[in-house]
This record gives sequence, structure tokens and C-alpha cells, in this order.
Amino acid sequence: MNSLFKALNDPIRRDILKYLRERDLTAGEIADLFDISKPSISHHLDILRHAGLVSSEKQGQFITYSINTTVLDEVLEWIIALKR
Amino acid sequence: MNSLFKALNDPIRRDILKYLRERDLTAGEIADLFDISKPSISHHLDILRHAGLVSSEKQGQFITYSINTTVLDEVLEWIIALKR
DNA sequence: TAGATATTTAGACAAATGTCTAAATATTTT
DNA sequence: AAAATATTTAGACATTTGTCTAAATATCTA
Repeated sequence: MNSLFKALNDPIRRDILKYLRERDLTAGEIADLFDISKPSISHHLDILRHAGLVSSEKQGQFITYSINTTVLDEVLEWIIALKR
Repeated sequence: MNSLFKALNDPIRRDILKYLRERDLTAGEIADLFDISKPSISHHLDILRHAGLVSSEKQGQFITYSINTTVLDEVLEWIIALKR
């Protein structure tokens, strides 16, 4: 729960999720979409992965990232319970 | 949007919202529910207010805080759009 | 009006966060 | 095997964050 809210609390990470919603992307492709260094993107991806929001698969020298939105159900439930 | 995610990214602030869901509370009552100082709670309330998640009303020497969950719709929509 | 109570503001400080460059690791290509 | 490419790891550094104590402000009560 904590790691989820933490992962969502950054505009770059939220944008990464939006891009991954369109299609899977390699780390390099993601880095090219932003104006920050590759290591910084790598770190953001690590935080997203730790929260379960993305998964990664190594394909040769590339690493492809995919979004996983099921973990967001927990956040949805939390918010809905608060509103109820 | 940013201030909303930021406000939610702290366990104490999330707990404050849960308490306020039950009933309105004064700043002092809220502070008594936690093991941190009153100024710290005051600061958390400020962040929640800045995000529009709570409102406050001065009643004599007391300040009563109320939850406002409508702003969470924006977060809900953002998450649902991501899942869609 | 003086003292007590409720809350915030100010300022200090340690820990967490986001960024960078340089280097390491792994894979592919020539 | 050497060079090129893709990505991460390591470590440094500035900024942000959450906490504290002390002091300020406002209201109530004796």
C-alpha cells in the first residue's frame, strides 16, 4: 500500500505508466521519452516494479517493461472505502 | 493532481482521513490519536487542506476539520483511465 | 486583566528522494 | 576477440519531507 502510493507520487512515474498503457516498451525507449538520464529512468522503473505496477522481461540485451494495473485495485478499494 | 498524490503518500495523513470519515474532529483531537507532536499534525493537516482533502472551520479557540472526498474523484478517474 | 487552553508559525535537523556522472555487466555485431 | 549497444549499479549531491522544540497568536475563563 505504502509502496503503491509512493510509486504514484511522481509525475515521471505516472507518465511512464501512461506510456506503458499504450504498449510495452524497453528501458531505452522509455528513457527516450523523457529529458532525464537513463540511470534516473532505471531508478523510477525500479520503484514501479517494487510496487508491482510494472514487470520486466529480458529479451537479449533489451529489457521490456509491461504495466500491471491489477495492483491498483487495492488503491481503488481504499479510496472507495473512504468515500463510502 | 500532484498535491493529491503527495497528500496521500503518507500513512499518518491516510489515517487522519480515515478518522475524519467517522466524524469531524478538532486539531487537538486528531493530534491525540497519534504519537507525534501537535505541530507535526498541524503540518499534515495543512498538506491535506492544500490538496483539498479536508476543510477547516474555526469555532472559538478550536478548529474543526472535515473530510472532503470529492477531490478523490480525480484520482479515481486517473486510475480507472489507466486500467481501461 | 491575567492565566489557561487550542492551534499555528518559525526554524533547525535528520532522513528520504530524485538527479547526475562514471563504471560495471550483459549481449550483440563485426 | 574487440567494439558497440542496452541497461543497471554505485556513489555523490541538492532538494524535499517529516519531525521536533520554542515561540507566537487567538480565544476562553476566573
